Amino acid sequence: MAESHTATTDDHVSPHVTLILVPFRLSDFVLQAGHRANTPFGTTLITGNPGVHESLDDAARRIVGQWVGHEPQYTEQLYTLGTDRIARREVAVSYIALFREDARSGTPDARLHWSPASQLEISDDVHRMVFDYALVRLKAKMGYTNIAYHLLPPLFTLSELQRTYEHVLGHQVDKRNFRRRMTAAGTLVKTHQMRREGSHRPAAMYRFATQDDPAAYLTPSWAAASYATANDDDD
Amino acid sequence: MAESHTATTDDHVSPHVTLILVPFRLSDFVLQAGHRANTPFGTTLITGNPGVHESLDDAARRIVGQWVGHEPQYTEQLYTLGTDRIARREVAVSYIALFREDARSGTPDARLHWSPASQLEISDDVHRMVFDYALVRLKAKMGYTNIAYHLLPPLFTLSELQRTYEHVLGHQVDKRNFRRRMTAAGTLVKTHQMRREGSHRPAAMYRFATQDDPAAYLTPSWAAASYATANDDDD
DNA sequence: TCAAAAGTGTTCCTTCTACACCCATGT
DNA sequence: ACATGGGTGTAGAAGGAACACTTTTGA
Repeated sequence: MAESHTATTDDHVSPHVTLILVPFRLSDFVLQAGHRANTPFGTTLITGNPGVHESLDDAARRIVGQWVGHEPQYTEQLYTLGTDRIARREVAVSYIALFREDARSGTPDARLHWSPASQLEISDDVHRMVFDYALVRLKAKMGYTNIAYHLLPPLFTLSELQRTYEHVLGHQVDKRNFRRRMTAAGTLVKTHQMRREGSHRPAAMYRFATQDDPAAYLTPSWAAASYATANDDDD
Repeated sequence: MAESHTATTDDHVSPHVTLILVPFRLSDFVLQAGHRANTPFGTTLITGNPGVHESLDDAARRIVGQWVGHEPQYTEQLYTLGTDRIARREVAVSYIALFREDARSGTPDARLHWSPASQLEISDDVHRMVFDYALVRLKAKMGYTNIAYHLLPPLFTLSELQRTYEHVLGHQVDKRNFRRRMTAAGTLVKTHQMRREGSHRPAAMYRFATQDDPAAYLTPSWAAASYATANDDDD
């Protein structure tokens, strides 16, 4: 881990390809983003470089995993930029990485900080752009995919799921409509476990039926037809 | 142009960042893809390298523009890959590029060929992957954006628009529903010109009201709310 | 007058939205 | 008994899908 940390910082080296990573997790169903604080450049995102024979996706998982202490539940490439600052045929490939709060920790990097996503202020222009875009994409995907799966623990209540959506989307949703939509989608399975906590009726625990839900992807019905493995991202 | 052609080929140099470009156009309302034929590697896509202080998007437009003979109507970054073949911290950034058939030509590169998109067979694995993904993305975007704008001439009939959709989507759509949907979206403007050709009733010519239609983007209504500049790509 | 494409409405069904009360529990 | 969050149904609106005939022109 120590050896790769030296490869992970971008303070001194000037690599050809940099990865910029935006880790998200829920803490008490509030969305948090992982970042570095108090670097010479202020608050920055996590960066790193792929190894010589490592795919970009693998590198993204490895690097963010080292910082957080365990592998992410889910990663997705966002965008590749070649900015003014990153001239000379150097590019930055950005990734979103989702974590389950509950996951057993390895040894997280002490320099990693978590802040509520809505409050994170990033000084560097490129990093801020990447972060803003990551948040927009996460929100948008909440609407038409099961991406929330990757943020939640294996068992959860519908109220917890709803709170997650509300926090990420930034507004409230109707309880009955939300429950109907979620259960009707067929991707939730009601278990026989109950969560009893507090002086009120216990809640049924649910789990997700699948890891990701191809049917929940976009494509209006009139456009759909010959479909096979249409999606990676989609967006 | 000659000077940049040498920078455009990737046969001899081994750059740090390669762009892979997938040009599309309509020919008689059939979708065609641009490519190189009979290279040492068989049929391949167009590739090139960004200049030292050039953004990736600019480079994509410049390179594909040199091959086709004029600038594309529209480009969009697809995905960045670091494959086995592209090891050693080299990456390939792929772009889709849309052209209007009618556009006045500069001097297209003689090596560029156009083939019906449904029939193009690419030997190289990476190029084939990029092409397949480009086609999937183009189809998906037809469903929920105005991306067809960038393939059509400034004035067109509703039947032509429908033929375009049918060819790209690969299946037929209902004429009345299609027309209602398109006109109801408010993005089409009926002009006073008519196209009279053939022994039948003349067709009204339409144009697009805007270049791209943010309202036509995805995001289910229950998820929407605090929206600003939510889209670049999406999916 | 015929062939060929342009153009046009309605019904049904599904899906979304708005909205308010009872239930099971712990203290 | 009361406070707390869990859980449920319905009516109205909007949007999508299926479906067939009339219109205008050139030959």
